[in-house]
Amino acid sequence: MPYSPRETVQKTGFSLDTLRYYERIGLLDGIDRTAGGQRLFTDEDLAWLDVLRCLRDTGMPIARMRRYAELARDGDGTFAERAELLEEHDRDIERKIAELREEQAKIKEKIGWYRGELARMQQTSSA
Amino acid sequence: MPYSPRETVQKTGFSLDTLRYYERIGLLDGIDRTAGGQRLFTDEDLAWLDVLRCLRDTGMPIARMRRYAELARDGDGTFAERAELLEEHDRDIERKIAELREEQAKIKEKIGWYRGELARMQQTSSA
DNA sequence: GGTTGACCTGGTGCGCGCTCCAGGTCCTAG
DNA sequence: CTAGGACCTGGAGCGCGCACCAGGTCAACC
Repeated sequence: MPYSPRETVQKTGFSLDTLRYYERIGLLDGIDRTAGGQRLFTDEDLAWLDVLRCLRDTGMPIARMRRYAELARDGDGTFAERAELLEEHDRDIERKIAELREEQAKIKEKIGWYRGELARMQQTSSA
Repeated sequence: MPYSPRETVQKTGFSLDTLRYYERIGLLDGIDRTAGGQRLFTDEDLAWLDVLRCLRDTGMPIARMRRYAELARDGDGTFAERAELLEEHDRDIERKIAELREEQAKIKEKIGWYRGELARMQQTSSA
């Protein structure tokens, strides 16, 4: 069940430097060690890393991830706060998607304009 | 028709430093000057800045914006290349939105789990 | 028991996209 | 004609999120 650093890198896609960095800044807590000091990641750690990647890839800043990690460390009494944090983030994602769609529409319009001009030029030159 | 730096900042939302930066790195070309050397932005400049903001806000890196600006400077013969660049960016946006939706689904699921636990705890304590 | 390679810690560096600063110029108002 | 503020240039600094490096330790094999 415990994974070496190398295995964890392969399984999570995070670099070893990133894993160490996350531990340093408090996103990973209580990572086991061998007698010699090497990290041992559990399945639970990997699950947590999946959560972190999900939050990261949807644009949550590290400061908020730290807040979420802190709540998670504080046990089951923080479910409400954790839910609220995620709900706010969910709204952030929704807004971001809406903005992307709006900007994308403008870009599509511009593409259409170029394509129109190109078609017109084609016709003119062949006339 | 020409706008002072201050007016341009207000109209575009870019900071003055950003406008100067964009000019330095080649995203803005041929900005007029007063006799004394102060910038004068035209309506055309503002329209171009709107395009830049649209590309920036949808995550296009500056290097590609520079490429697009370069094509725009090279005149009407680059319509096809410009269209292709925007089409590729459009696909990037599409992929980004799809990824956000996927991750968002996971987050919603997690929120649901927290809300479920909270409801369960509520019931247990009142029983 | 010696070599090799994965891993450790602490610290510095980097790429991006601005942002700020120093030191000087221009322009409007009184 | 002087004061104040907006603006100029060139260059340094910054915040984020890692990436890299030096110098040392650990683990497994020959």
